[in-house]
Amino acid sequence: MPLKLENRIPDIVIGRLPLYLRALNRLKQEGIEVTSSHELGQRLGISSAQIRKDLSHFGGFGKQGTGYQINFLITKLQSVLKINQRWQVAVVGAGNLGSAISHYRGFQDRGFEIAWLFDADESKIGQQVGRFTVQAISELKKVISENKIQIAMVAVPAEQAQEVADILVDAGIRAILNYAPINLTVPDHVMVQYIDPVVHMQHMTYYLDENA
Amino acid sequence: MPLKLENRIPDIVIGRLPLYLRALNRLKQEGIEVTSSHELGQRLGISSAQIRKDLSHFGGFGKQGTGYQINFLITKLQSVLKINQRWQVAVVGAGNLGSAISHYRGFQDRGFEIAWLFDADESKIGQQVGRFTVQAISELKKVISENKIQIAMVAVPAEQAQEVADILVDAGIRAILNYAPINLTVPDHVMVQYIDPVVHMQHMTYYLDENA
DNA sequence: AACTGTGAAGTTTTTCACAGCC
DNA sequence: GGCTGTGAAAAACTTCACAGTT
Repeated sequence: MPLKLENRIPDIVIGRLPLYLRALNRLKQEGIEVTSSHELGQRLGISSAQIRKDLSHFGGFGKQGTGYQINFLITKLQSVLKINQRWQVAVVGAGNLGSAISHYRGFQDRGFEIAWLFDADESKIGQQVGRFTVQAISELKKVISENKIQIAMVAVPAEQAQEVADILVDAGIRAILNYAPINLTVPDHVMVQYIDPVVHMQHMTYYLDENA
Repeated sequence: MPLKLENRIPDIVIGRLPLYLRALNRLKQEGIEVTSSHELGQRLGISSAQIRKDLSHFGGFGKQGTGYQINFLITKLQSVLKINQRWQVAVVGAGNLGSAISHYRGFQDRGFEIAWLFDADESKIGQQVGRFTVQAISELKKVISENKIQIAMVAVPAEQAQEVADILVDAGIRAILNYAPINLTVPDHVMVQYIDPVVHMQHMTYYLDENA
């Protein structure tokens, strides 16, 4: 997924930046204006050295003796992650999950706007789901290319997910957040990230005691 | 989260097992009975060497010259991950997200049963959400300890998430899947895994072109 | 006095490559 | 011939520790 062509900064570092950003926004909400790698690390369960090293990839955001100006660091990280703009996102799948995604308020202020909701199911097309009118998947390619959409979420059953991904790729999508519990096959120029709660649950059960 | 006291097998390995399992079940569904580290790796975008090394931690599951018997490997991995039993799970938060979780069918056949749905909101208590009657959070401790529940999902707004986590910890929960976009502070003996779609999205935008 | 940024050291993770078995 | 399991090598990642700045 790193799309690595002369990839200077490790992908694992990039993956942590959104976590830093989330914690920083939290600190800001609490009225705190300056923080340190140590404080941030405590909150995140990450060593302070790692935070300093990660941030150092992008230039000196901190001040020796003082720490990091929270507002400044937030702005810088947003810029690095290119979320100093609002990305429009298409959602495919208007079932329970797609509906929950459409209703979720948490995308707005973190760089994303859910802008379209598609479904393959005839009976759902034209229906209102939250603030969206469900559109036919046959419209997808046109909508996505006309609006230069680069990001989509897949919220259809596993059986249809690959087919939907193929359509998205064909339409020119560059990044997919896949909620279906299945690995997608896509060309190299397309990124996929996965959300599968069961994977996290199964990871944790390894460490639990089987109950009597 | 590894809970590391004489932790022989790396947590990163454990984290991949659910992915292997998911892919194996897929292969099985396709009617395939035997696979190889190479085939599995192709599907997952992981090297065959890594898969062999990961699996070797648990004993010789494969046959030289042949590969891995899918049914056998599935059984073994289920056993390693302790999902050869059904874990009962409590969900806290009966909003859009909690409702979507409650309706999701995908937990059943992968080791988990959503068994209770709680909410703090007076007006929601007693309401029917899917097959659940929403219960008051004041009942939580009793229900969880009486039923020896070890796993919970947090699906409340960020502002309430830490408070809910504290209640869960107090009730004896050992593993939390947190959907709220906030880092939880819990004692060492409690694991937390996070689901925050925005984190994945922000990870991907780093690699996208800002659009004109 | 407090904290950053960073080379160097240390640790973990991945890949290589091949002996051994089917 | 095909494939696993595994030491050894390589690469990646994290932590240490401290010089340098405020």
